[in-house]
Amino acid sequence: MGSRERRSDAVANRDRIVQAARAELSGSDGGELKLHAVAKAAGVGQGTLYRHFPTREHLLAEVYRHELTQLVDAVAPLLAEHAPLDALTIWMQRLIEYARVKRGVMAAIEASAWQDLYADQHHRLDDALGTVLDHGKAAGEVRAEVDAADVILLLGALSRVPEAEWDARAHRIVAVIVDGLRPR
Amino acid sequence: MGSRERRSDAVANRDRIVQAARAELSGSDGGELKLHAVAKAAGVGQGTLYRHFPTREHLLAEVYRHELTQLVDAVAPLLAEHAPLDALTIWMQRLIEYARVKRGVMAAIEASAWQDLYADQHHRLDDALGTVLDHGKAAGEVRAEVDAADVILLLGALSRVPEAEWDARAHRIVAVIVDGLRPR
DNA sequence: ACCTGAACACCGTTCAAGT
DNA sequence: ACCTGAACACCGTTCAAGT
Repeated sequence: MGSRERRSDAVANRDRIVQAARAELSGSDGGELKLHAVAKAAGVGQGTLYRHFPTREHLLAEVYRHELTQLVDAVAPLLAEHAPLDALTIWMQRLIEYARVKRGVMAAIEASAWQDLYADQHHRLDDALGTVLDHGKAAGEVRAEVDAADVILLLGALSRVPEAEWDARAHRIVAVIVDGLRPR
Repeated sequence: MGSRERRSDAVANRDRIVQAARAELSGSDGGELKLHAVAKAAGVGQGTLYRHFPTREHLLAEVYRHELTQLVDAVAPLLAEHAPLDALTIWMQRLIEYARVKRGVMAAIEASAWQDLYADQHHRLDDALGTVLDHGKAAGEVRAEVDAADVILLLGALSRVPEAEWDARAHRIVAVIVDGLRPR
């Protein structure tokens, strides 16, 4: 609740951990995230890392919070200007662009789907996707049974697309998902 | 090549390792597979396990080889009696049945897709799925661009469906995939 | 209230010694 | 030719001691 007074060193440490993790993920190796290494790079003890981020997923989610927020916030404007399924298509293409550069964003999406991350903004991605789907259902463009979790699970396929095949495969996969959402 | 003379103790050990792994996977815990535990249960040294199965995936693939073979062999008869997309639907429903009981089969499928397992029967799953898709393309029921790897990646969503939601979610996901494969 | 870092636990992998 | 199992490496997690 009123987590008012956080000591400034704690805030600073948290920040440096996130920065270090971001740097580690952008590393040439291809997105490995070793927690020991992150703590060392951030200049904090492992206990401190663990205090701020109880699991690797919490850390990942924080690292990509900005990106996720942008994605989530993009939903409303898209829905205002496009038919639901078009909005979804455009949104997913934006997602692919993000994920091409920052592959970890997919891991963050998968993590955010199944855990109570984002204590402040509960399940915002879920809500955003749910909204698109609801609009689609109302317009008869989306089958009634599916929910946001279904879509997120299917999008998980993207996180297993090898880097080298990304351009060829990612768009095909999204196209299959979007078209599959239509009612028969 | 001519891997003719394999010592009988080696064969027996390999067999006991697979049996132990199978038992471990059927355990109540929910499909954990600790290699140390498998070696111990099989009564062999860890080195022996590693000699027979260089990676966890190789072991998984062997454990579910039977199931995978059955799935693969089911493709031809289905194609003979059904329209391609119907055949695919039925086949995937069979897959869901398998996976409900033996959840690890999905892991084996994912593993077999991206590695050179099954030294004897290279990529049989890939071929089988490819055949269905080719029939579908010829009949104009499947979009031309997709390949078996796309479908396998999408099916990967199933391995992340929580046990409790399996019945509700698995069929929806398969339906979305199959319908998404149709040309627009 | 928060931090540190040694220590623990776990698990995949290797390898010298055995048969 | 194959096996054993101690040993190593790696990494997530904990906790007593410190500020």
